[in-house]
Amino acid sequence: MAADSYSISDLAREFEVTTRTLRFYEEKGLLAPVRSGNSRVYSSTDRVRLKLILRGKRLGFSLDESRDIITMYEPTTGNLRQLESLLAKIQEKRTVLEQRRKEIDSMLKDLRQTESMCLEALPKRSRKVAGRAGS
Amino acid sequence: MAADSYSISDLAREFEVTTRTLRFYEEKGLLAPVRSGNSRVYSSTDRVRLKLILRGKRLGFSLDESRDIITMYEPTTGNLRQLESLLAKIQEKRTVLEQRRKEIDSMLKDLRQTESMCLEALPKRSRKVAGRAGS
DNA sequence: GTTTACGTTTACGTTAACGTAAACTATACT
DNA sequence: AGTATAGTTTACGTTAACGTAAACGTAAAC
Repeated sequence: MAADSYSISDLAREFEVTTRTLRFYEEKGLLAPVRSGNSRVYSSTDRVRLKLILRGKRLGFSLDESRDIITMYEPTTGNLRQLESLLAKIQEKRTVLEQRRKEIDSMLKDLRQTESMCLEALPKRSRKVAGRAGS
Repeated sequence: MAADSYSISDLAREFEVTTRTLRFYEEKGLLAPVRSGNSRVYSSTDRVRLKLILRGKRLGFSLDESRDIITMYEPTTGNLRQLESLLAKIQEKRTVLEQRRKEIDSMLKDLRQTESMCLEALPKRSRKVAGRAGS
């Protein structure tokens, strides 16, 4: 097992957020670090949760949505009805994510199109300078 | 050519936003409908722009970012230096988008994993009810 | 001719997601 | 002892992206 214990500024540094942000996430019920005296002590589980929160943010999910998604990943002690409801939620999120993936793809397509228009407009001589960095 | 002309409430209805939103986007320089007397008249170009704005939103881009992206798509009258700067911006956005696509994929992977854990936990009898809607 | 539907501007209100500052505590060097 | 470093709580401030309400114009419908 790894170090498994981080201070608030450890995580803040690593993920480039402020300590205020971490306390805010806790306030919102997204993180729940243990206390050592007065200070917060984050476990590696907390670290993972933070990672998921930030990933969610980048993908345009609200903190509330991220919390929902994260609780999906957690050990479900639930009964059958809860399991089925969880499965339904998963399907729902999956649909959303797959839709967004498509939108990203068409956005990329648009960008590539504009890009090639640009390249056509460029005098041949300049191409090796300005041209494709892609793959 | 299509109808090519929409009222503010036409677009509001079609895209399920309020008229306030459309006026707000205009205020922010994202849309620029023509006026007929006092009223706004949106062209099909405006409609496309709106579509792009909303897509950007779903993908977690701010309105400012969306405006930047949209102007990338537009006919570049620019000179060589402008073209090269545009190409650079495109590359940048492409990188971001490709990164997000990866993140979506790993999110989907996580969801699938949780899903199969759920399915394992379900008594066999229930599976045909709760099971896969996928594909 | 007035009600209904649709449009306008102006302006203050609201929510999410933090930023920022003040005032305080607890170790940890020097 | 003094001061730097890292932590805490409390609370008001800020920005983006609209919501909401007031007060008004205009044109068709009854």
